[in-house]
Amino acid sequence: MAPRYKNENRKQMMSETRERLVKAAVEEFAREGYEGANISRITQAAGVATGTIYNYFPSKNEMILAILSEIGTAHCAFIAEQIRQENDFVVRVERLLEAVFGFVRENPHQGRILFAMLQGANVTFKEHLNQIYQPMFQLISDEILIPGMEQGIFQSLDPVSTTVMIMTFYLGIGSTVDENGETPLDLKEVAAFVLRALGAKLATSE
Amino acid sequence: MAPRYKNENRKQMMSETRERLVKAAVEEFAREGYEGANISRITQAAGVATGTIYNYFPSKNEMILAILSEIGTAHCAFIAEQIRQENDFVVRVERLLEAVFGFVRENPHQGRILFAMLQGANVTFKEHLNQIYQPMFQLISDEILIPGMEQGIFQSLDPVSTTVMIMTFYLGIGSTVDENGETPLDLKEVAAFVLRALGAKLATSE
Amino acid sequence: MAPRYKNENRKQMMSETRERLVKAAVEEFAREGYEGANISRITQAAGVATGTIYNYFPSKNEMILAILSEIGTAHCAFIAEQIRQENDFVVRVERLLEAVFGFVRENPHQGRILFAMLQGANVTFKEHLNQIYQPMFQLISDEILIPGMEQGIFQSLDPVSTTVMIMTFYLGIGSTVDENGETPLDLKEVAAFVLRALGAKLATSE
Amino acid sequence: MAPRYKNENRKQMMSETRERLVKAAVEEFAREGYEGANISRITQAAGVATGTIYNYFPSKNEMILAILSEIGTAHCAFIAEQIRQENDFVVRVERLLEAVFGFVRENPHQGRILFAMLQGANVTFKEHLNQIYQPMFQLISDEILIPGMEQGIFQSLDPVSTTVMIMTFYLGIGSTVDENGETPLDLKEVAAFVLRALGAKLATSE
DNA sequence: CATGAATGAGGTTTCATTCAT
DNA sequence: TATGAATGAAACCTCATTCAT
Repeated sequence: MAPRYKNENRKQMMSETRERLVKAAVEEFAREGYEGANISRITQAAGVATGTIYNYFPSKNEMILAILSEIGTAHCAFIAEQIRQENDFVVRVERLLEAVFGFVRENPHQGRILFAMLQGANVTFKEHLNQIYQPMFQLISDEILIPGMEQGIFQSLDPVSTTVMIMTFYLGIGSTVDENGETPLDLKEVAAFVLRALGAKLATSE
Repeated sequence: MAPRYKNENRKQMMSETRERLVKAAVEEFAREGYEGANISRITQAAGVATGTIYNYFPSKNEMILAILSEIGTAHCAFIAEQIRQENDFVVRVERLLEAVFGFVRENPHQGRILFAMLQGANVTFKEHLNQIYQPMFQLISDEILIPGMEQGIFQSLDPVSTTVMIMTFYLGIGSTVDENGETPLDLKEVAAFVLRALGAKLATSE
Repeated sequence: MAPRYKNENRKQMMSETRERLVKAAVEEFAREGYEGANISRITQAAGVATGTIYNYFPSKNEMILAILSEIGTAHCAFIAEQIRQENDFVVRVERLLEAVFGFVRENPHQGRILFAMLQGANVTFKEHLNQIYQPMFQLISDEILIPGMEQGIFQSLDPVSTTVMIMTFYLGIGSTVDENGETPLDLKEVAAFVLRALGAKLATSE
Repeated sequence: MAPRYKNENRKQMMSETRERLVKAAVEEFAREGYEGANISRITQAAGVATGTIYNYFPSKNEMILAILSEIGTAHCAFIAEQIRQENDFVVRVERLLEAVFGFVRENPHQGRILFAMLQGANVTFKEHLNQIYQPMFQLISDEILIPGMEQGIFQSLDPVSTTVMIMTFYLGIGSTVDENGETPLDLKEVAAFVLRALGAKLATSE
C-alpha cells in the first residue's frame, strides 16, 4: 500500500509537466517576486493551459511554498555533499562558501527566490525557509565549527551565534549575485575574511 | 495675494498630511512589500481620502522611490554622524555596527523596507538603493578601512572588496531583526568577528 | 437698474481671468474633446487656481455650453457680416464658403470644437448648437438661395433641403481642416462645385 | 487531445460572446462616445462579467480601433458591392449615395460611431479611419469619376479633389441621420445636387 | 489530466467639485 | 474673488481561480 502511494506521489512529483511548470514558475518568481508573479505567464511559459497548474498545486501560495522547499532542500543537500567530501575544517569553510556560490551561479533564479523570500515581507515564507535551512545550520555548527574549535583550529567562540553570523554572511554575499549568477566579490578574499574572523590558525596555503 | 502666514499655515498642514502618509506607507510597505501594499489601506491609516495620496506622489512606484530615498538618506546620515564622533578606527567599526543596528532598532519598519527592497525582485529599486548607499560605501572605505590600514591598525586588504564584504555583512545582519527591531545576535560578538576578519591589532579591550 | 445689472454682467463676462479661462478651455476641449478635457489642465494653462474656474462657470458642462454659444454666435456673426458686404448672390455663395473657411483657419480650435460637438455623442450639445446655428440657416435660405432663385440666378429648388445640403457640405468641408486650420481642398473648386450644384447661371468669371 | 468538434463548439461560443460584446460596445460608443463609454455597462449589456471583455480586446482603446475597423470595412464593402452592380456612372453616383445612407439607416449605431470619430478630438482614431476608408476613396475616384469624365458623362474636373468633396459631402450628409437612422433630406434631391455639381450630362430621367 | 473562457473582487489612478482660508 | 488641498465616486484593468468540456 504504502509503496504504491509513494510511487504515485513520485510519479506526480516527477511528471514532465510539473517540471516544466516549476521551471517556469522559478523564473517568474525570480523576476517578479511573489505578488508580481503571474500564473498565466507561468503556464504560458510552461506551454500548458492556465488551469493545468491547479492539477499540480492547489494555489499560488502553496506553489511557492513547494518551490521554496525544493530549492532549499536541494541547496542544503548540495552544500552538505560538497562539505562532506573534505575532512579539513578550514577547507570545509572554503568549500561551504564555494558551495553557496556555486549553487547560486548554476541556479541564479533559484538563488534570487531564496534571498528575496528570506528578506521579503511575507512572514510565512520566511519561517518556511528557516525551517528548511535548519540542516545547513546544523551542518555548519556540528560538522565545521564545533569540531574545528575542539581541535583548536578555530578560536573558541559561541558556536550558535557564530553559525548565525556565518550563515548570514554567506547568504548575504550570495545575494550580491546578479541575474547571471555573477558576483563582484573574490571568493578567495571572502574565504580569507571569514577564516580570519574565525581565528583560523592557517589560511589555505595556496 | 493671500497673507503670508496663511500660506505657512497651509504649508505646515500639507507637510503634516505628507508625514502621515509617509508614516502609513512605511508601515504598509514594511508589512506587505511593494506589490502587496495597498494604497487604500495607506490612505485610510493616514486618515485621508484615497485620492489625497496623489497630491503628494504621482504614483505608487514614485512613492516607494521617494520613501526609499528618505529612509536611505536618513540611514546614511545617521551612520555618518555616529562614526565621525569617534577617531579610533577600531571603535569606528564598532560604531558602524551599532549605528546600523541602532537605526534599525529605532525604525524597524524602515529597516524592513530597506532590506526587502535590497533583496527583492525589482531591479529599479535595487539600483535606486545602491545609489543612495554610495555615501555609506565611501564612508566605510575612506574613513575607516583605508586610513586604518595605512596606520597599520587593520591588515592590508583590498579596500573595495573589503568594504563590500563589510556592508554585505552588516546589512545582512541587520536583516536578522524581527518586526520589533530585535536581533538574536550579540553586537559585541559581531564586532569582534569583524575586527578579527580585518586583522585588527587590538580588539576592544573590554 | 437694468443697465447697472447689465454692466456688472458684462464686467463678469469680460473679466480678463474669464477670457484666459475660455481661451485655455477652448484649446483643451479642441484637443481632448469634452469628456477628455481636464479642468485642472485648463486652470493651469490659464494661470489660475483650480477652484477659480467655478467662480465663472458652475460646472464643466455649463462651461462648454457657454463656450459653444460664444463660438457659434461669433461664427454666425462673422459669416453674416461677410455675406452682407456683397449683393451678388453668386458671390455670396463664394463668400459664405470663404467665411466658413476663414473663421476656421483663424480659429482652428474653435472650429474643431464646433465640428466635434456637432457630430459627437452628446445630444444636448448638438441641440444647443443647432439652435445657435439657426441664424446661419436663415441667412443662407433667406438672403442667398431664395432671392437667388427668384431672380433666376440659381435653379429653382426646394430652399429648405438645399439650405441643409449647403450647410452640411460646408460644415463637412470645414471639418477637413487640420489642427493648424489648413484644408487639403481648393476653395475655388469647392465654390465652383456648389455653384454648379445650384445651377448657377454664371460661375465666377475669374 | 480534446475532440475536434468540441473545439469548434467552443470557438463558436467564443465568437458568440465576442459578437455580443461588439454589439453592446457599438451601442455604448454610439450613445456615449469613446471617453464616455463605460466598460462595465458594455459587459453588463453583453451579459458577461467585467473581465471577460479583456479576453477579446486588450484595452478599451484597442477595442474601439477593432470596432472602427470592422465597421469601416463593412461599410466600404457594402458600398463597393452596391456600386459594382451598376455600369452607368450616373447611376453609380446615385447608388453611392443610397449605399451610404442605406448602411447608416440599417446600422445607425455604427454610423454614429463613424461620424463621431471622424470628427472627434482623437487624432489616432481619425487616422485609423482615413486608412480604412482608402478603398472607398479609390472606388469613387477610379470606378466612377475618372471613367465618367473620360466618357464625357461628367465635366472634366480634378479627380482627387472632387473625390474628396464627394466623400465629404456624403459622409457629412450621412451624419444628419438621427438615432433611428432617419435623415431629413430627400435622397433624390441630394443625388441631383451632386450630379449637377459634377456637370452630369443627364440627371436620372425619372 | 488538459483546456482556456469566464468570473468578479480588488487594485491603482483620475478628476470634477467643494470649502476653509 | 482666488486659492489648492481634500474629497471619494467611478473608471479601467488585472488576475487567481473555477469548471464545463
